Amino acid sequence: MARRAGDTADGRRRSTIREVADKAGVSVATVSRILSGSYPASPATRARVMRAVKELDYVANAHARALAGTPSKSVAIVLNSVISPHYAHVAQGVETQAAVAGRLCLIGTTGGDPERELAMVKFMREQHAEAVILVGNVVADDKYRERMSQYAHTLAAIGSRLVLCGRPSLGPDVPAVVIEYDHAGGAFAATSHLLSAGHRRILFLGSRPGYTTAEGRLTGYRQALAAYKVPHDPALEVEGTMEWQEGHRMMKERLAAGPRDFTAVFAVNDLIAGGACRALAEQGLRVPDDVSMVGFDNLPPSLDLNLTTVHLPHEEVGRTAVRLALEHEARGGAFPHVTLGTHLVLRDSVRPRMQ
Amino acid sequence: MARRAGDTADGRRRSTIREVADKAGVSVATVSRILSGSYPASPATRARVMRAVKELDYVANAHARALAGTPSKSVAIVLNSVISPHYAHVAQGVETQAAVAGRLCLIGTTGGDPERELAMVKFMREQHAEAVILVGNVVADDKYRERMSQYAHTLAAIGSRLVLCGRPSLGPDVPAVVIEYDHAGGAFAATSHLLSAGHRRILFLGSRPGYTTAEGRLTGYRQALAAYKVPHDPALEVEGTMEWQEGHRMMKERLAAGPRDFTAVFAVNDLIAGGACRALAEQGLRVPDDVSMVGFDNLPPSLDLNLTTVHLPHEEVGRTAVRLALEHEARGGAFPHVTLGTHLVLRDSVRPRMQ
DNA sequence: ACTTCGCGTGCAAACGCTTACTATCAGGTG
DNA sequence: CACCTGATAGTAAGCGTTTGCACGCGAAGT
Repeated sequence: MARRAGDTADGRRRSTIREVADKAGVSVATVSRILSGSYPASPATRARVMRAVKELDYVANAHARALAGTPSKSVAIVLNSVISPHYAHVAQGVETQAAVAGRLCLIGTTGGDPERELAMVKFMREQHAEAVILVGNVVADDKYRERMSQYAHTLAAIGSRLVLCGRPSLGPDVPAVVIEYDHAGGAFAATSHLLSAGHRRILFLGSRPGYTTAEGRLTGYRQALAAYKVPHDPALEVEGTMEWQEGHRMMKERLAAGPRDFTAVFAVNDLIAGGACRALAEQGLRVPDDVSMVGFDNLPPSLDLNLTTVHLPHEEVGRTAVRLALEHEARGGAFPHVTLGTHLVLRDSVRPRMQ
Repeated sequence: MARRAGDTADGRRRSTIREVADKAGVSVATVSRILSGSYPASPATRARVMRAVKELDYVANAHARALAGTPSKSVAIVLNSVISPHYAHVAQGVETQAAVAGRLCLIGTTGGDPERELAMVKFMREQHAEAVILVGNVVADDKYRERMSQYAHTLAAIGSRLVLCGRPSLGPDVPAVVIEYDHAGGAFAATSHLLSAGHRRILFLGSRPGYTTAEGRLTGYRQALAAYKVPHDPALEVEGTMEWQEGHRMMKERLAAGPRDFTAVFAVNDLIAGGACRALAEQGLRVPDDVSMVGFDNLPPSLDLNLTTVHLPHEEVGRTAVRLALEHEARGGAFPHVTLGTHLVLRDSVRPRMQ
C-alpha cells in the first residue's frame, strides 16, 4: 500500500490540475490557460473550471509551475539579524520594493557568521532567486572574498544578481551591484556640528578596525578634526562593537578609568549612543547639560534619546537594491555602484561648550 | 532560434544534472545518488562526478527536486512589519528555530492589511510551506475569519499547519495552533506595582477596542484596580495605536487639555512609553521624579528609558511556533493552544507617590 | 455551396530531478 | 563449472505544470 508522493499522514492530498480538469470535463491545458488569466476561453467553460477549482480547493503547485517555465519570481535578502533596527529597516525596504515588483521576499539571517552567509547564498541560488542582497559587514578574509566572488560570477551566469549593501565591493571585475552609504560624509557633518559648538575633546565611541562601517565613520570624524585644526588624540577613540551593551560598557569603563577628559561624544551609531547615555546617567551626568552627544543612523532610539544624529536612508537602501537588481537586464548588464547620501538631523543633545 | 527555458539573456544557462552526468561519463541516476549523499558509490566514480560538478558549477534545481519528491522544507512567517521590534524579535525566534530544524524561513509582510495577509497565506500555500505562522493583530471581521478558517482547513488537509501567534483563536473547530501571551497577567502585575507604590490615578495609554493585545492589557489594568479597590475612571483610558508617535500625541494632548490628573502611567507598550516620556519631557516633567511609568514588552526602548516594564518572551514565541507546528505530526494531530507567561522587569521609572 | 478564417480546445512534449526496478560484473560456493 | 550474491550503475517512469502545434467547427467571404 504505497503512498503516493504528496499524500499526507491523514490520507488527504493536494489536488492537482488534472483533477480539476476531470471534474470540469475539460483538458488540463484548458484549466492551465484559464487559470493563468490571459486567455480567451468561453464563459461557460471558464465558469465550470472555476467551480471545480473552488470545490476541490485547488492551489497550483509553485514548484511544478517553476519547473515548467514560469519562473516564480523572488528576491532574497541575507542579513546578520533581523532584530537590529538598521537591518530591519533595510529589509523593510526590500520587502516593499519586492512587493511592488510582484516578487516574494526570502529573508535569511546568518548571525554574522561568514560560513553561514555563504551557505545562505548557495541556498538562494538553488531557489532561483532573481537577486541576492547581502547587507552589513562581515570579516572578509581572502578565502571568503574568493568564494563570494565566485558566487557572484555564477549568479551572474544564470541571470541573477548579487547586491552588496553597505559593504565594500569585492573588486572591479566582480559582477555585483554595490550600494554604499556616505559614512565619512555623515560623520564629518556630525563631528563638525560638535566642533562648531566649541567642543574640542570629542570621544569617538565604537571604532572597529576591519569593519568598513565603523572605519568610514571614524574617517569622517578625523577629517572634521583636521578641518578644524584640532589635534587628533588616539586616546579618544574607543573600540567596540555596535550594540547597546557595548556603548554602555565603553562609557562606563571610560568614566571609571579616571577624570572625564571629554566634553562631547560621537557614537558610531544610535544604539551605542543609548548605552552611553545610560552609563552617563548612572554617574549623574546628563545629556546635553553635562555632555553633548551625537549619534548615527537616525533609528528609533534617537527619538527616545532626543538625539542629534545622522540620517541614513535605510529603507531606501533596500528599495534601491531591489530596483537596481531587477532593472539590470533593462540596463544592458552594467553593474552600478551607487553611494547614498546622509544628512544631519538636529534634536536636542548638543550644547555649546561652556567657555 | 527559440531559446530554451532556463536560458538567460547573455546566452548562458544553469547547468543540469544531465550535463554533469555526461561530463563525468555516468548516468544521471548516479549523479543524483552521489549528490544526495547516502549512497555507496565507488570512490573513483564519486571523484569524477564531484569534479564535473565543480567544473560546471552545478547547482541543483530546488524546484525540480521538490517536484520529484524530496520536499524542500520551509516555514513561512507573515507579519505586519519587520521594523516593529516585537515582530522582529518573533521573526528572529522563528528564523532561529527554523534553521535548527533545517528549514528555510520565508518572511512576508502585510502592512496590517487583511487582504494582503490573505494573499500572503495563499502564496505560502503554493510554496508548500510546512507551516504558516501569523503574528499580530488584524481587525477581524466575519468575512475575514471565514476565509482564514477555510485556509486553515485546506492547509491542514495538505499536511501544513497554520499557527496563530498573539491573536485569538478562530474557533474550536479550526485546525490551527494557537500561541498567546498572558497580556492580562502582565498588565495586572505592572498596574499592581504602581498601585502598591501608592499611585491611584494611573493613566492607561493605548486602549484600542477590537485589538486583542490592547484589550488584554486593559483587562489586566482594570482587574488590578479592582483588586486594590480603586474606582475605575474611564477618563483615564486613552485610545491610540501602538506606535511611538501615538504615545507622544496622546500624552501631549492630555497635558494640553488641562491640569495633570494622574501620577502614573501604564503604557500599553514600550514604544508608547517612549513617546509619552518625550511629551512629558517637553513639558518639563521627568520620569520617574514627577510621573511614574511602566511599559510593556521589554524591548530595546525600555533600556534607553530605563523603564520598568513587562517582559514578553518574544523570541520564544517564534521558536515555540515553529516547534509546535513541526512536531505536529509526531504528536498525532492535536492542535495545541498554549499561553506563554510574562513577568515584571524592574528598572527605574517608578517612585512611591508623594503623600 | 465551398473555401477561409479564427476561436476554443485538446494532445503531448518538455522542465530537471528522484527512485523503483533492472542489468552487469566480480568473486565466492557447492 | 553452473549458480548465487552483493556491489555498482543504468533505464525509465513519474512529479504537476506550461505551451507549441494541431484539430474541429461555426461564421464570414466569394
